[in-house]
Amino acid sequence: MDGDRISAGGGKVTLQRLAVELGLSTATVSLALRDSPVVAEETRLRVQDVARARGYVANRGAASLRTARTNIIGVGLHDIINPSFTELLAALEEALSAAGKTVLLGVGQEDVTRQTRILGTLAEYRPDAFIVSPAAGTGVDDLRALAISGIAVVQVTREVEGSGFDFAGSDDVTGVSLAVSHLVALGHRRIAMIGGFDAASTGRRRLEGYQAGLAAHGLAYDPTLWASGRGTREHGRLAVEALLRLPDPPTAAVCFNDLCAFGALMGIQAAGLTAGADFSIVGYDDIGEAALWHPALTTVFTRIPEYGVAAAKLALARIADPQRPMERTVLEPHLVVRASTGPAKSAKHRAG
Amino acid sequence: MDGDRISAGGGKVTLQRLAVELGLSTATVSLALRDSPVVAEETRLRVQDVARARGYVANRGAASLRTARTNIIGVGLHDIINPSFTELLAALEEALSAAGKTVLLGVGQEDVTRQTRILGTLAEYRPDAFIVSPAAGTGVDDLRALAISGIAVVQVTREVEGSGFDFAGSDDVTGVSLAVSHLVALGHRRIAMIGGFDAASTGRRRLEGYQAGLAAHGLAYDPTLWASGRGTREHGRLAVEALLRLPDPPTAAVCFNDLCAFGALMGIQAAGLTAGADFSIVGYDDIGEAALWHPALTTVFTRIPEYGVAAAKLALARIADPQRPMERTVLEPHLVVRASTGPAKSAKHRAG
DNA sequence: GACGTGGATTAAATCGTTTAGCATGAGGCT
DNA sequence: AGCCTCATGCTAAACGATTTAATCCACGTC
Repeated sequence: MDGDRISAGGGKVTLQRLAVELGLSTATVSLALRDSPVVAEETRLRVQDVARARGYVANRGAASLRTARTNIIGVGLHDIINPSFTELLAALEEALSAAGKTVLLGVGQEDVTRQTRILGTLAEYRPDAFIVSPAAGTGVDDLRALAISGIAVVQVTREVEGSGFDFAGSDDVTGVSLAVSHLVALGHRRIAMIGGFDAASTGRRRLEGYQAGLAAHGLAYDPTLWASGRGTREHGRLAVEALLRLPDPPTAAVCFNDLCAFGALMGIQAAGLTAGADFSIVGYDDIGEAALWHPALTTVFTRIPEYGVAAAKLALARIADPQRPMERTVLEPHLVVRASTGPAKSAKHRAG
Repeated sequence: MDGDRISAGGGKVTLQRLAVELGLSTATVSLALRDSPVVAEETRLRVQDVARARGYVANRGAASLRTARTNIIGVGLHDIINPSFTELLAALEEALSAAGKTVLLGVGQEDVTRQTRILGTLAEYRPDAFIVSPAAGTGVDDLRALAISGIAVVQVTREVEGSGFDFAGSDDVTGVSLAVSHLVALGHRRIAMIGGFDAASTGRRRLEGYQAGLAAHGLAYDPTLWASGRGTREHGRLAVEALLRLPDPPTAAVCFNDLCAFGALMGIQAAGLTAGADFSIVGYDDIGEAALWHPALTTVFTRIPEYGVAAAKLALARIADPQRPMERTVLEPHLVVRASTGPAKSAKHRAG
């Protein structure tokens, strides 16, 4: 009933097939489908109608072979359960998909070997760019290897110093020192830092911010108050418990990230103390969950969604012009005061 | 110093180039790289050495053109900020990448139109399979369109009834009725349901579980106690506040998911009540955050990581054999009792 | 009627791989 | 010597699109 022109027609529907059916060349069909001005209006409409009726779906793999452009962006993160990376991924996906790009996802799990394998696989799909938050310990050469076939590389959140690739992230030194200043203003003098490790740029910078914050108020840096480690709930909890057992325990802590801080809040509660009153905690990132904790977490908003979008923009710009000078987008973080911090109790104030 | 054989050599390194350099045909090189037994051991090693030295990276797009296999799996979710979907995505990614597949990600944002566009774009990359959690309101035809060019389709979490595609998820009817029974056992008689809507299979099933749970204990279903809506923190909070304002308020609620439940916990606290003592809340999914709330959330563990892996397996199986009979993997959920539920206060017990 | 003009279409090359089928040559066997 | 087999490698044809340069054709102009 619905015409013989739109018959079932067996196999896959390709440009070839459409061309034959329309009595045109593949060249014309290809141009018509992409709204080229050189093909006559009438022809264009006819082609597009038939393509739609036939359920034609372009094979972008084939097209990419010719055009050397895939519209794929390889995104390499080391963790996606951590909500801060989830929020980043969501921002990246949205910005890229709005620009007609599609995300090919690889998760490296904070392991350079695995990361190398995963990114190597992604590279086989010839993404137009990589957006990477490199695993701790990633070297300049690991990243260079990605760029070897002319793929743009953008770093996000973390960076490999001296790699020379674009970067979008937050000013971690300033961020953590804001946190420290807040605690000092509340009267705290023994302030710990929980989480962070040397192999990641974020670890180094946040430690630097911690030290800078202390120094700015004339406080000495005491290495026993730095509970180095990964940014997990587990580490946060264990670390705060260890700190509380010290002979001269701190009264407050800044954390490497919010996850750590949540763990610390749990540890404090488990020790029978009340966060905000007995011990102050500042998180880092301000993920969605932070506002919902009990007590709500005082933290530093690093503007993850914004720098996610910035990273996407950097990638698009570099794809458009591979020769452009290296660019760094570093956002200024904001302190968000909630209920997990409060005035220092009248603990004995040590000199220094 | 390191030999003239490994010279810089300009442009992209392709099979062609390797073949020329080696004095072999592309056929031999291709076979050698894939460890085909028809090429001599010695040749194979020589080829692989040179390939490595040259930094050869196969172009999988080109290969796929020939083999009609991309090793890409299109994953379409409607939300990735929601931790339950993040956990799902992580499980999918891990299982697929272990099987040599790569995830091409699309986020539909609970909007059928957008979902159609996104999945259409993914389809252009000719994934070997789609794993989809369809947006509410998705019809059988929307899904069929995906399968049209022979791409395997697997549904996860949610399903479009009657679509005939494989499915992996949790038994929602049983799950919610477990939650209801738990509350009944604690003495609750007026039990609300927060969240869920008719356009998603999960919404229908969980409502059904709620009703079945009530019926199993001879309790009547009261439509004013179903606060239909999306599974968000916002909805959970508003819903519980509305329920508390009812002339004859409930003493407990089961929720569509954990996010809803978190919102409800906030609402209860904001109303000056204590969850677990004054009002009981049961969540759904048991995402990581659930154990950390204050009070820790009683919830139903739907085994998301397990059915994520199951979905990946179904996809791989269907790729291997497109003719195999449709399969549904439906896991039995477990109740996880924590602190957000407790005995009903001696409120007036209504008959019925 | 020759010729230029310009709009519409097409032929053919190309991208980088895979694979069916064929070619070659060295032994082994009768 | 003649024939077969086996191991190895090669030729050439796909796969499905894009793009450049060429062709075709109708029309107006002088």
